[in-house]
Order: sequence, then structure tokens, then C-alpha cells
Amino acid sequence: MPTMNLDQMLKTLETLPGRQFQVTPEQRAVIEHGTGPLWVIAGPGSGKTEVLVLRCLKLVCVDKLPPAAIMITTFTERAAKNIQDRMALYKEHLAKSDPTLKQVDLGLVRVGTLHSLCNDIMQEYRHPAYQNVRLLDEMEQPLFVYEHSLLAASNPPASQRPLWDNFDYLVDGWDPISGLRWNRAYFPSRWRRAHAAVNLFNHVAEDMLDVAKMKSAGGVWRVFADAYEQYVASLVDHFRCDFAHVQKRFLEFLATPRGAQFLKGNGTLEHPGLHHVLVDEYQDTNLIQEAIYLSLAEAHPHNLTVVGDDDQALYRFRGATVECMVTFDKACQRAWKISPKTVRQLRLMGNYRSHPRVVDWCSDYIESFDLMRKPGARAPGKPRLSPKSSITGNYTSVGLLERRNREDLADAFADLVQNLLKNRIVQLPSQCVLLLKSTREIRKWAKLYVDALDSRGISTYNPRSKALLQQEEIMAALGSLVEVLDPQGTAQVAVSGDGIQQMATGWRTTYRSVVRNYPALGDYVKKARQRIAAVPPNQLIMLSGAKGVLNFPATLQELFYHLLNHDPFKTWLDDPERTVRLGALTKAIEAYCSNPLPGRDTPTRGYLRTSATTPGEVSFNWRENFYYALVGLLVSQGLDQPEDEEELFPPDRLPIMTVHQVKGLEFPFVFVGGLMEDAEASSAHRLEEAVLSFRQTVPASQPFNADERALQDLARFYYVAYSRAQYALIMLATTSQVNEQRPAFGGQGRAWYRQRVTIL
DNA sequence: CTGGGTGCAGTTTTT
DNA sequence: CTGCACCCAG
Repeated sequence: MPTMNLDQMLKTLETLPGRQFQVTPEQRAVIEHGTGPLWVIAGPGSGKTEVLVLRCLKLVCVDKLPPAAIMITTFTERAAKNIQDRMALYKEHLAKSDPTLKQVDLGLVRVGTLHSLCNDIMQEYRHPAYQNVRLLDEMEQPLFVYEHSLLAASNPPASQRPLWDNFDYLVDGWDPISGLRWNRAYFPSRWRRAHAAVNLFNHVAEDMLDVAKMKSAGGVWRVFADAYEQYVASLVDHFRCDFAHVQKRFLEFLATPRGAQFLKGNGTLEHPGLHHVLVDEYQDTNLIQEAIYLSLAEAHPHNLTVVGDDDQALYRFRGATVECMVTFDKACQRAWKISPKTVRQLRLMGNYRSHPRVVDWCSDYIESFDLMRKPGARAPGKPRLSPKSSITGNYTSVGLLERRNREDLADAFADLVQNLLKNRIVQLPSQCVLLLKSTREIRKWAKLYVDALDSRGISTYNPRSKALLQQEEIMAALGSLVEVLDPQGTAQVAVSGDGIQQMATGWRTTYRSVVRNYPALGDYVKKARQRIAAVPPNQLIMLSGAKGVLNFPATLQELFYHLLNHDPFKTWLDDPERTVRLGALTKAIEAYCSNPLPGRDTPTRGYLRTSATTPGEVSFNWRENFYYALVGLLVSQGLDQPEDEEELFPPDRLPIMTVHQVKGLEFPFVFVGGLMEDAEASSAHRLEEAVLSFRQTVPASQPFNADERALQDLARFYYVAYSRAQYALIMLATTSQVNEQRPAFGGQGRAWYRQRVTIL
């Protein structure tokens, strides 16, 4: 049997058409690493994901490990798919020179987000505590909490008052319904409490907080701990699990006999046990994920490879802590009782992406913050990035476009882009990107830039510029629903206290203007109303099937599908963007219908029933709950604009993106605007601090306080933005913004900044 | 480059 | 309702 060695593997891959990647010695060391924990500290543009893919291929193709013995996790589904595709492509190419590889099924490598793998493995191994469990998504969890948690009770006990006083920062914020901030004199609304409770419950699981310790702490902690236990019990009662608890369940699973079976295997190719765990984006890991990884690699010699860049940690809002990346050696020591020195640290600090001056700017920038130089802020002994790209030239590669006001700035930016195009420095607008904190097209954010580009004939690509609930098709669809279910708006009026009424009234208006051009929709709505009006009191509303088939109860979903089957919705569904948005609404409606009712086994929410007292109307309670729960959810959390599967940028348009969206991407010309914000501790920062004493694992280094972490996070945020640039990085700011000396300009003031950046 | 008055607009991200 | 960006005066 011909075997392939690493040199042959890498050489062969160099012949793959369209792939120009030469493995450097530092990258090779990661790929080659044998057994034992490996801690890879990588910079932006260092090829870290590529190296991880190659390491996995080496384990399979050179070391001949069974694919099922390897697990690779990443942070998003999209990144997981990317790794899977790349591995499949490379393996296919390798199989051309080593036909024995044709037998290898790379599909058996466990690639995915940790959440999805936990879910899959527990189902595969029939973990008793995870049988027939439905995993709640980001819409379903808040709805479940809203209807099941004590903390979101419609009439909460007075004992909750001190709790909400204590967690006021979780409740505070802008209310999209009333258009006002929360007034602390009032008890927080049901939805505000539900969202805050979701946040708290997730933290208990993700930070692995000690609930018993909370109880003995007494006071608000006791009240909260009781509510937490009640929530977890209802999840179990109704066979539900949320994203945070799927990880907790998995950690418990690993300690069971079936878990041991999964880890050890039975010697067959299908179940070889787990030999290697490779983790990408480790800087965005949370504490329970850290515990899972350490358990997965519990067996000697602890084959756990983690790769990440602590300076690019962006996901604290999701419970992630850079701490995991920065003190990985200490975590291994704690879990496995090994010396931290045996944790091999390798660094990938070569940057193959950007002009050397961009690279230097990124290093200067991140090191300029006093707080980033303190121990525990970054991976120990982290060196500067080392510029290795082939991009050279003595042009302005790091610049500041500074103007006296925002209009002038937007014009100067658009002029610059126009000149780049005219002088053929860039061939297409899509070689540039504009990065903003928010891409919404309002004056404060993208609008001035979009207008300035527009007037010069340059169009922009900004798919998430509008809130989903503002879209015509969403408003018309919801309008037709309420026109059928609550034609008089009586229940709508009853919930007016929450301002939901205004929202629904807006939908009705949209519906009426739409129906003027599409009378068939109006006819259907009328017919549906008449049908309901004909049903006797207190009965399920039935929908007739085909001739001879029994009637079956009408559900909210069915009504919704019927409405979508009429114009203009039918025609709108030809438009992929509208289809995606209507799909998001469909998902929300399904989430609502599938939410179990407290005290019942099956979800019956979707069934429509007539009122017991008022004939011909949908039950008042049902309508009321529809507004409070479903509409309340839509307005309090908004609908997520689902991103396109494979979003390719239209070549003739200039993309406008947020920093989170651009993570992992690179662009020849990067413009960064909206540099004005100051660091302010968010609720995530404050909550982390508040629960620190209940953590089961003591932090390995002196933790920073909430304000300090807020500033570090902001520094990292712009570091991600700045390190996307290949040829040039241009910051956009008004003079007063620069004078304010915000973190985006570095931590050392104007003079320091002006020395390093060309003023345009 | 700073201070104070005015006027406008109210994130973002993901399993 | 606030908070903060912006602008202008000094």
C-alpha cells in the first residue's frame, strides 16, 4: 500500500489549480505536531484555518488515522462548511496521486460548531437525558422563557423587585415599542424581563456558575437561583434544550458510560474513539466549551489543538472569554494535572495578507493601549506581526481622511473611491469595503456615504440596511394575518398599553394599501373571516381538506401559508430577497406555534379556536396572546435578516459591512468609518463581573474590571477592522472625532496617532 | 484644541 | 427621555 509522507502531501497540494499556498516552517510545525496539547497563537492573515485543515489532512492521509477519530470545531456554521469544503477539495486532489485515499471517507471527520456536534453526538449515542429533545433557536428560547419562567410572569411576585433593581443594566435600554428608555420607576415589562432572564440563564450554563453557592449567597441571588432551577425544570418537562444547555448536557454526557464509549470507541473504523480535537477561533470560546474540550482530550496524551488570535476576540456578548485563549496552558494544568510547560506553544505571526505598513500599524495600534500590555490581556510573550506579503510600494497604505464635518467627509471618501476607479488602482468597486458599526442607512451611519457614492454613479451593496420589520412584504403579511384573526382590532386595542397596537395598526395600513392592487388577496381575507364567523362558539376552527377527506383543525401556520399563496406574496416569492425575509417571518410563526403551553404536553398554540362568549370570533385569549407573545417578540427582539448561503459580492457595487460580518475576509482597500465611540462597559461586561464569585473555575490571572475589559474589547474590535486591508487602510473621521482621541485612534493620543498615519 | 449650547436620533454580533 | 455628535466661539 503506497503511503504518503507530509512532504509529498504538501507538494501535491501545491499543484492544485488556483491554490497558491506555500507552507512556511512555522506553519509546518503546526501541521507536523505529533501528540499532546498544542496552543497556536496566530495573527490575522497568517493562514491559520488553512493550517488547521492541513493538519487534519495530515492526520488522515499521512498518519492514517480513521477520519471518525478527529473532531474539528469552529465558531459559525459558515466557517464549518468552509473547512469541510476545503478538506474535501484537497483530499480529492491528493487521491489522484494516492488512489488508496479514495477509500477514505472524510465525511466521517466531525466538523461543525461545538453546539451542533454536541447535539448530534448525544442523539447518535442516545443519551437518555437527551431523547426526543428539541433544540430551541434564538426565537424559541425567549418565547419559552416568556411563557414559562417565573421571571417573566405576567404578575410577578414582589420578591422580584430587588432582583430587577440589581440587574437593572440587563433591563435597561431603548424600547422599540414606546420609543423610550426604560424608566426605572416602573417594574420592567414582561418582555424586558424575559430577555434579561434569557441572558442570565445562558450565563449560568456558559460560565458554569455554582447554583448552590448562589442560593447560599441569599438575597437576589437566591431568588434568581430558584428561578433558574424552575426554568431548567420546565425545559426538561417539555423536552426542550437551549443553546447554552446543550453544552451543559454534553459535558454531563461525557461522564456517562455512553460518553466513555464515544471517547474510547470499540476499535472499529466506525467507532474508533476520539483521538484528536482541533479547535479554530479559540479566542471566542466560553468557559463551558473550554471544559468540554478539556474533557474530550482527557485521555493521555491530550491531543487537543487550539488555534486563535486573542486580539480578534469579538464575541463576549455570546459569553465568550479571551481568558480561555490567553491562559490555555493553565487550563490544561488545572484539568489534567500536567505541567503548563508541556503545553506546546507555537506562533503564526507571519502576515501574508497586507502591505507591511498596514501590518505595522495593526501591531502598533494594539500595543499602544496600556491595558493591552498588562499581563493577562494578550497571549503571553506575543510578538509583533511579521509582514510577509508580496505587496510592496511606497504609496499611502495607512491613511486618515479627515474633514471638518460629515458631509465633507462623505464627499471626500466618494471622491477618493472615484479616483481609485478612474486611475485603475482598483478595477471594481467590490475591491473596496466600507466598515461601519451599523450599516443602517440613516444619517448617523451609512446614509451620507451611500448618497455621496450614489451621486458619483457608484452603487453600494448593503443587504442589511433596513430592519426586517420595516420591509413591505413583512408588514403586509402580518397585516393580512391580523385582518383575518382580529378584524375589529378588539384584542389589539386591549394590548395598547405596550404600544404593540401602533405596530399592528401600521401593518393593517400596509395591508390595505397592498390589497387595493391585489383584490384577490382581499377576497381571500374576507372569505377566511366569514368562515371563522360561521363557526359555533368554543370550537376548533376546521379547515376542509380535499373532497372526502376529513376536516382538520386550522392552524396559524396554515392560514399564513394560504395567505402567502395569493398575490402579491406569490409574485414576491420570485424575488430571492423577499423570499428569504418572508422565510424569517415563517420561522418566527412556527416558533410561536411550537412553543409548548405551560402544564400541557403538546403544543396546541397553533390551533385556532372560537370564542366561548362572542360567536364568530377567534378566542379573545388567543388573540391577546398572539399580540403579547408573538408580536411582542417581533418588536422586542426584531427579526433576524438571514444571510445568504454563499453571499458573493456583486462586482460592480461597493460593499458596506459591519466588523462582525467582515471577520475572516480581506479586501484590497478598506475604509473604516464611525470611529467616534468611546469604551463603555456593556451589560455583558457588567454581568461577567457580577457572577465572578460564583464561577467554579477561578480565573488563572487577575481579571480586569468591566471598564477595562470594555476598552480592551473596543481595541480588539478595530484591530479586526484594520487587519482586513490588503493594499490600503483608510480611516474616515471628522476633525472633532480625531480631537476626541477615541480608542479607534490608538491608546496614546493625537500626536502618537499622527506620527503613524498619513493625513489625507 | 477645548467648552458649552443645540438638536437629533436611538447598535451590533451568533449558537 | 437622554446622551452624544456636531459646530462654533474663544
